[in-house]
Amino acid sequence: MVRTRLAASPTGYPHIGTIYQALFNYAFAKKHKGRFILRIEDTDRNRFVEGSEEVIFDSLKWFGLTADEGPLSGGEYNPYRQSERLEIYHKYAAELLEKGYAFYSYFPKKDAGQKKIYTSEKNQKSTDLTDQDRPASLKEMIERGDWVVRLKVPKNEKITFKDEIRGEITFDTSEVTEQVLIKSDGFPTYHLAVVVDDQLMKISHIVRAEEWLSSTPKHVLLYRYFNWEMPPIYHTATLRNPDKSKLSKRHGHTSVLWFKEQGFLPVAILNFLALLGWSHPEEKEIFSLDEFIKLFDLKDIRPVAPIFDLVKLRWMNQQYIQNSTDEELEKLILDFNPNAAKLPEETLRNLIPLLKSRMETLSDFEPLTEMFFDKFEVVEFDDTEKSIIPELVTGFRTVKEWSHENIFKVIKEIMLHQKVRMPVFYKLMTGRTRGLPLPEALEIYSKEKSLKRLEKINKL
RNA sequence: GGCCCCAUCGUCUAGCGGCCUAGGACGUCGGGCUUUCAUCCCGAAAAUCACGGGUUCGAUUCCCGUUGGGGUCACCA
Repeated sequence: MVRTRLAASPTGYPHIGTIYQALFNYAFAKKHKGRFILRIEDTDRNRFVEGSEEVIFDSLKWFGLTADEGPLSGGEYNPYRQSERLEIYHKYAAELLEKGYAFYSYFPKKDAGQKKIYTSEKNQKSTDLTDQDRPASLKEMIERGDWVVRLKVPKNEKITFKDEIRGEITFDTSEVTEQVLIKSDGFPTYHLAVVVDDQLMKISHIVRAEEWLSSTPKHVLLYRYFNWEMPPIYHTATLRNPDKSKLSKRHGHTSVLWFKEQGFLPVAILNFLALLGWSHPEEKEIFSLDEFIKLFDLKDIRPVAPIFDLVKLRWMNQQYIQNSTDEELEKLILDFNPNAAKLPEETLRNLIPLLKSRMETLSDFEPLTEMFFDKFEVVEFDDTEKSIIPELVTGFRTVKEWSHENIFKVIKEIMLHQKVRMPVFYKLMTGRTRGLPLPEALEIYSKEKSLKRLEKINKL
């Protein structure tokens, strides 16, 4: 049975890269009628952000990538929150300790520095500082507060493992640090927790981001020490900023929240993400999640780190908006923009077809419909523009049936003999020079309001 | 800096030894449609397949090196 997992840490709003991982894991599990597991990796109490767990659940739900097992739905391998599995890690740490695959290490908290800067040729390596006064048990270690459990690393050995996307990769053990496995507060580090949980939760395929590649030897060692078999492992390329650095807040938008607030559709984002490192066999650009699940295979993922191109995402989002039914788009707009509900139902409904091909994101609704909220940009009109107003007023007054065809007739007539173009009318009526098709918009806007508008600007 | 990974148009990519004088998509530019803006349709420019060696009858495709980019080297994940 295929069982994949998403390891998410509750440190804030989910990163779009987390969704990228979720997509591959989800799709592969679904393709093989397997299960997709969500595990909350909350072993760092310093970085924990209140409420972010809920936001992870909500985000996955928003994308339609809900987990079959996880803290929310539970499952056979409860609990799915690492902070609730401490005894389990202690048990396995004790086993390592006992077998001599791990050791207590004195390491005062003040020395647990931040990331070092490696500019010199000196290759820093953490070592056991002292052998004296080792704690007798994990319990005692935690009480003392200045000791940790570290991984024992063999000397002068090559560790080779197979990354299913890149092939065999070899590290020398001199490159592998004696990683802390249990912190002084008794919490495990990622390295211990992930190996233990993947094993216990019977994860069949590990799909994770490339930044884990360098620490995989540690995990290989743990699998060996426990005498477990490591599942096939896939390291997907990391998403990048336009400057090619790892996708980060500093250079781009990473938060799922941002994409939501911008009015991107989850289906469009997923479609876009799917095309990063993978391609449709028929080179199709637009396809559904179901189609992706059917065609996707982990072995087809490419190792190249792609740049996250917002421009293409916008295009894709536009395509999805355009392909929505009127009802769907109406609901999307209503959900996205509470103001939309202030419009008469009929007005909104009539507006939808006009909006469809003009919206890239849902946030485009507002600028496109300003006039319907009686918001006009303050503009000045020149003499030719002003001179048209009276003619337009009389023209509009004569229109019996207020339809866009008739409205256009009036406009066209003036256009012909005054030698003006459409943008002039556009500017007069809306204050802008571009937007929805004018006659259609005015038809929805109503004759009364149109005349009122003209009256008003005539006084300017 | 050590180690590891990666390398086809600006970007996402197809290509898995001959079909490639390299295909598609976004973007860009030009044109058509037209009632502004879009949508839609057509067309163009855009990659000496990073560079240099091999292997081969034949390399974008295989191997090695160089260069460039990225990741990693925390009691963070």
